[in-house]
Amino acid sequence: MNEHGKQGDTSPEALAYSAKKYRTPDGVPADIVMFTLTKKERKTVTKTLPIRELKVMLIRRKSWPFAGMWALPGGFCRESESIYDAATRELKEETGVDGGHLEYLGVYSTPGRDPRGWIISHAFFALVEEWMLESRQAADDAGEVGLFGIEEVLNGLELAFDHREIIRDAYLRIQQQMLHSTIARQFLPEQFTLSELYQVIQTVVPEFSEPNFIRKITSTRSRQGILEEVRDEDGKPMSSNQYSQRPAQLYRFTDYAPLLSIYT
Amino acid sequence: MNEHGKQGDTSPEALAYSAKKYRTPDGVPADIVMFTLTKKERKTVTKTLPIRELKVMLIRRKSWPFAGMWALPGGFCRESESIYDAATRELKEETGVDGGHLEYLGVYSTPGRDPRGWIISHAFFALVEEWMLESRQAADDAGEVGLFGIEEVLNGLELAFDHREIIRDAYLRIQQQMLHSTIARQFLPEQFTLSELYQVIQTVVPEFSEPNFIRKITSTRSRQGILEEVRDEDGKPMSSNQYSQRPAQLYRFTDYAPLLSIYT
DNA sequence: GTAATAGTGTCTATCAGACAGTATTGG
DNA sequence: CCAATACTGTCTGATAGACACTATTAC
Repeated sequence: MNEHGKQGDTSPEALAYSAKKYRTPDGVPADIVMFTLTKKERKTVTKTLPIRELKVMLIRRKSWPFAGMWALPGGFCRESESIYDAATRELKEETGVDGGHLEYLGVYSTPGRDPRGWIISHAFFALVEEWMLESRQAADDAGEVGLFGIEEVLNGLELAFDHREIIRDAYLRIQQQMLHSTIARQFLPEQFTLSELYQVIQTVVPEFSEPNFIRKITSTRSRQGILEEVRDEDGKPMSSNQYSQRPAQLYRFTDYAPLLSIYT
Repeated sequence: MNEHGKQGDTSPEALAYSAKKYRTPDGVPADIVMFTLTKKERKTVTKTLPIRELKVMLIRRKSWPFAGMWALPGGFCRESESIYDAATRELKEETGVDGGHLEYLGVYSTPGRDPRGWIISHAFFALVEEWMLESRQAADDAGEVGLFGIEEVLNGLELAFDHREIIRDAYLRIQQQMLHSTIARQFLPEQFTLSELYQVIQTVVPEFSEPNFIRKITSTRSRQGILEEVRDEDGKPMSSNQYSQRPAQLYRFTDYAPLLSIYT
């Protein structure tokens, strides 16, 4: 690839063309809002659901600008990769794991958002499991990587660049996705009880309240498709009493994605 | 602003920093998929709804690369503006009008997508009224600006760059938005009949079929909020017989936006 | 009157939502 | 037996969906 990146096009027009006539951006990073749902056992007499909390992983910046402040993990995109590739690579570098849900959020390009120059940032959000972040935390110096509750990040913590705005947008998006799609599966084992599912939804979307959740999810025909009961090889329903005295039916997500409409 | 765009930061770190250590993109344009809904009167004995069709505005490229081929209107982003600003400016330049719905679609950054070099394109889609495009069509040479039916664009027309992919994504997004939000209002006058609304939805989302549309939209409590009957100053319901023999009740959108969920 | 579009009546099966009641287990 | 969680029964009013029927107007 030549200096102007014209990739071997040797037509007269290509050779005459210069992309350098105009000021060009100084860099195009991908930043990732990594969400995880922590689980903490409660110390009670009887079995009970763990306390879940939505957390965001941040790293402490080592260098100028905003040295010492908390920021989203991210890195610059290279010419040989797409922005999505860069985000995938970054996610792998931070967690040591490929996979998990990675989704594009948007572009942040307000002039002056980065003192290093004209830096156009592309935000993603990822849903990862808690253990995926532990190796990263062990590898780094203590205090360089942190998991913070979403409320703390949005209300208290001082963040580098416009990362508070990015995290706010990511939070709104994950809440919307939690209700519009089946990303709840990213925060659950393959088989789960309806109480667990309900708790996961409520942890991400605190406003979500559905008395009779079990009744609706199992009775309404239009919603029956997204979940199915887990059965053993004899066709007997399988249940778990991991979190309750009485065993609860196990469910799993199907591949069905319902169409939502405000008109029907 | 200095050569490195560091905006007056004179700290030692800022002065030592150089953004030019790495290869940087050659340009960051905003491209806009401009949708419009054309209306064509049908020549029938009695009054009837016009034929509506979803169209996309394209311009013929004048210069290398892809000279002579159809492409999305767009332009390069400047350092002094955000990507959204650039799209707003471009929309204004193309239609002569501010306003209309303009929404971010996504980023297109596959290596090699643009023979001019490392060009990262940001796609938007806009919903404009047909008359907004007429001034642009008149100003240009004939044949330089065209309105094409969405099916023709996606299946037949040869397009510059990866613009077919962008338009396909924009089509999927506008279909989703049509069902999830009230963007149908962008394609309708302030007051409209339910038949018109139904026709607009069906034009954008051909799969949408709802026998009993009128019954549901007016009877279901959960959907009553998004529309309201238009009444005159005496409180009498207003109707229109523009498109039918028997007058039909007029409605308008409210500001209410229902929350959709696959779980409730 | 006829044709064309806009609604309404009516019926049945299903669903929403509330709340009381029963089931299963560990301690 | 008690406490805790997981359901199920039951009731009322609302909704979905189908289809026949009436209403209003131009010609």
